[in-house]
Amino acid sequence: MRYTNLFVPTLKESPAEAEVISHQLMLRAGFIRKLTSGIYTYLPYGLAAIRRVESIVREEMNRAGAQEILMPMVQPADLWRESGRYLKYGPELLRFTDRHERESCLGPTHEEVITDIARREIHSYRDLPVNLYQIQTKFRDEIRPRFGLMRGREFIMKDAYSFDIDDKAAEQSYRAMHDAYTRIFSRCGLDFRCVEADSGAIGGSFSHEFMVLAETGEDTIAVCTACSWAANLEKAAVLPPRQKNIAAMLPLGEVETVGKKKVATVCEFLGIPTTALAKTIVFTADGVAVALLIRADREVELVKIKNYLGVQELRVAEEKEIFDAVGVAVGYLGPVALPIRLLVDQEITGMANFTTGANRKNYHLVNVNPNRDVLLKEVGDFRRIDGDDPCPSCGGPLQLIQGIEVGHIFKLGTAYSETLKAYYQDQNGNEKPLVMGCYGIGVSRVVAAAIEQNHDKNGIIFPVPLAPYQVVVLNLATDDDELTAVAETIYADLQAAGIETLLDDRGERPGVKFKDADLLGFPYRVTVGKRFREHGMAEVVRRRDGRSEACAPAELAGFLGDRLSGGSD
RNA sequence: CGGGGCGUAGCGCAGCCUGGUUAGCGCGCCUGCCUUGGGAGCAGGAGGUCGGAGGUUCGAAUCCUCUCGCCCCGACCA
Repeated sequence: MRYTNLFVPTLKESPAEAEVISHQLMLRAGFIRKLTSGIYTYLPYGLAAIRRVESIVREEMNRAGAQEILMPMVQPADLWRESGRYLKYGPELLRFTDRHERESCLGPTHEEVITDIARREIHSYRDLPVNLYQIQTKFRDEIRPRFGLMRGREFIMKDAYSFDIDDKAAEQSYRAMHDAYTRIFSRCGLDFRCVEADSGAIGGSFSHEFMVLAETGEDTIAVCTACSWAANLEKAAVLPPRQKNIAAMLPLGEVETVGKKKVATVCEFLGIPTTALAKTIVFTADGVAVALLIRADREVELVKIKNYLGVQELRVAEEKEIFDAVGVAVGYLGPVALPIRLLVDQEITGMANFTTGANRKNYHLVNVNPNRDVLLKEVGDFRRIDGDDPCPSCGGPLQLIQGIEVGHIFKLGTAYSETLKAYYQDQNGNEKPLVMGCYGIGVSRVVAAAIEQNHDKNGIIFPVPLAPYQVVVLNLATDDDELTAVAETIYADLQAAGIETLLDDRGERPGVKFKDADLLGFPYRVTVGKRFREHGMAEVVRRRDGRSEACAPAELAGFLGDRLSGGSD
């Protein structure tokens, strides 16, 4: 491709709306332009990068035995009603009616449609296993789109769905996808981790997320530095307390704590560490008030509580709701004689003589002891794991790092096949539900994540497999016939050698070309300018580290071919 | 939806508080000259319903009301 024919509107300055580096660079490098909030046009260069990711995804999905299909984006509401998700999915699902007043929605995901296909077309164990995937634009009416392609409302996703005869076979399919994903992200040149994850709204029995490590990641993951364990923070299991506080139980007492409502002020007032205080937090779980007792310095993990309770909606209750349910003002809540359901974080079982609210305004209880003063009926793991906690798998030290979720695989089981009645007949003629799995990759997000992970102050540093062009040839003397001929020959040679090359044949000054080359992130840059006339060698510079080498034009194709296939980039 | 902020040329911004001729600056764009190894220089030029509607006023980018859009912080997710 010639630069003069390429539509890449680059920007010197980054638009004010861009917060994170990948968004800034994608705007500056002419990848995308925004149409409206969370919705972007992919310009040629950005699309080319997306296509690179897509082709890696396709190759690996096909290699893993999956077959590509393409499902409709517009879907009938009735199908979503049938699965129960028309109501459950919430406002993220964009609903509308067509000219015949038929209710419809834009597909945020395709479990319903694929299960509909499956129930119509798969009838026998002989048809199984099947794994179907598509690469398609999804629409989710996100509450808050942000960071450009990182969290758009429209985004390109690869989603795959597997169908098996039983759990065991489904786990094999799951494993195959896990391996395919590992290959995909490795081939993209990304630094990533596969972590245990919450299966969330899609439902299902277990799942893993693939996280690209980057400081701007919206998720935090816990990684063991000693073994291979890693998990999303919201999922990471906390080990039960190692040792019990075996101090003799002191008599329960009530102390006046007028106006002391916050953990910090109560502890300061009573002269105790926050680890000796237990806070009582009230939640509204599908409209019902539920309390949690947890050590005061700990963070509550809402997802764990939500999963334990099996509710749809869980949020911290508002002050009025709390007062209505408990009859006590926030700040003096406690577990003793609490009139609502009480969950207890497991850590409490190891504590003795701790302080809590007294369920009476301006009073706290001291020397509260489990079982003597509070019956611990529902004990569980409800707190968020901490960087100081031991690895739940091996006990080793943990590290908390930020990640961008680029892939998520779920073992769905029979949740959808049963509600949508997708059955097959086994060898004995028995009707059984298909056992499903689903597997997503945020294709457009992968490009954003790759840039987050691969850039410097001058611009993008594309990993070779994702680069739209592996090499840019800069002709610095477009008005010089001799040098232009050299650049043209190099360009032709590289193309003939199968290397995707961009020839910068613009009449711009050298500085402009260098800056654009850096910004656009070509892995290798070949420069033909007046220095060429001095020694007859073209300059080859590697973007990642700026390493410069000289090479005779005739040898360039082989020279670059070696480096590009060497995998050192 | 709650909280915070911003809408002035393609992009980045100033002007607004304290209303007053023709609304400015940098970058980009067009023409010419010049220059050609890190976003050059000179000269000339195009480009604006100051987000929109209403109001106050002799007079509104500026003050008031409403409205739309966008960005950032919280609950969702690839």
